Amino acid sequence: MDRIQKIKGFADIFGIEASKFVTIETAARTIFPRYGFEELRLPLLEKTELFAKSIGEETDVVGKEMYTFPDRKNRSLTMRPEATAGMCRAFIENKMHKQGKVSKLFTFGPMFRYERPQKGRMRQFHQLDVEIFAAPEPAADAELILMLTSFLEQLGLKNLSVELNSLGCAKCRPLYRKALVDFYNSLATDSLCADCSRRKESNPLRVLDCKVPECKELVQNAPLVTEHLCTECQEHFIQVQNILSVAGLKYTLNPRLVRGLDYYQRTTFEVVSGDIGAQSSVAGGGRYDGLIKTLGGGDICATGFAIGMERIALLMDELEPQTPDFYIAVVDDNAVEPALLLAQTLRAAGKSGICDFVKGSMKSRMRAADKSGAEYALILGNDEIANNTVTLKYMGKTGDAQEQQTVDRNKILEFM
RNA sequence: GUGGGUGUAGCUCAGUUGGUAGAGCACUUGGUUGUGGCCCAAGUGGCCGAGGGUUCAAGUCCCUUCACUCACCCCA
Repeated sequence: MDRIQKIKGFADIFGIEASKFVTIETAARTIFPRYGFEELRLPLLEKTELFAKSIGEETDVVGKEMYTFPDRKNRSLTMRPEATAGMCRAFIENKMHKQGKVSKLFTFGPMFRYERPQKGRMRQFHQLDVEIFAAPEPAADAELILMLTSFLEQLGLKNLSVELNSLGCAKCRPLYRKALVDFYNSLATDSLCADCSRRKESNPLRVLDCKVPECKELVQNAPLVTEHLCTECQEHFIQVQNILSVAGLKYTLNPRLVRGLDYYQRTTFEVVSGDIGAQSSVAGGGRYDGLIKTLGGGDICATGFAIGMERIALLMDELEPQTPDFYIAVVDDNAVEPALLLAQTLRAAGKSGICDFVKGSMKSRMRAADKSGAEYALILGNDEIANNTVTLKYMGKTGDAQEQQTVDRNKILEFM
């Protein structure tokens, strides 16, 4: 009989990997609130149009990567491919906007994209997502970047680089876009790679990012966004940079940094690692001032970022596994029950430990105690049952100091 | 969606010109009375990813398929 196996690109996360996720989530819940962020828990399923409207019909994510299917009443639903759209929807729907007040929210959990899996890229993957609503100031962008880098640092990640760019606004971006398309059209036909000639109209910014050497070469002379920003955008961008510099953050300006989702405007940034393979982007985000309005909310601006949890897990040091305080070795049949009760009282007192469910030979039980990594082995057999005692042995590596004593079972805690 | 690589014991991998499977680690049990780690011994454990073909004979050769993996693409 064929065994049922998990579907491609979906993972069971357990052991060390699971504890890394817990560490990341705990750090988020500790650090983000220090900046005034509150946690928001979002549904995994949304109406398809939410993503179509926000991310953009023409993007790869919406065009070919979404898990979309009809429900029983034939409504089109989609497993969220990212969190920002849902955050905006929730923000609008729950009327979270308060006049003149900034809202800071974060969430985390699984996202779904139908892509070919590879290192750092799963079909179900996990993101930490952070958004600030109603703060147009460059300081909001800067604070986000500072919080992000400090968060990653506190998780022990090293050798990361921050790349920064501005994509302009609804006013100046179309002009830049046109300048780019004009530039591509001025090139000899077929000089760009197949992918690029396909996307030079649909997503001209992406061409700047192409890895094909010939394209890279040609694109050297392409017009840069930063040269086409309107004065407002330029001013905004400069202020973001100023704050980051004052804060002492090292970053690289990358005028070719492009975001794949349509809603980004002005500030965009990415945190990149050279140590995790081709999917090197660990976190990314930026400003998306028009999105709330597109989704039927007020004229409220927004900025945010997302962190790829699997990707930072790849960069985290292995965590020391937790070892128990005790292991109760049961040496005679009638000791099983007392052993379980003893374990319960120890746990009630805050100790952690494992207890045999059946009796075994002394040797095998001591081996098990050793393997468990427990600090103490508690031996329970006929002798101990008769005298209401327990034998307590320290399992440390101090070879010859055979620390062992038989003590009153009710007073065991005094010896541990 | 396109390429490349890999599927043999729980894990990491050997397997020679085709002759019905091996190592290390792990696991279990021992090395006399109720004491772990080190050492020694024995033992458990494999439809050699699946299906078909060639052959007296296939882990090994051929075809198909599935899975995993890396990269393109895309993105966090």
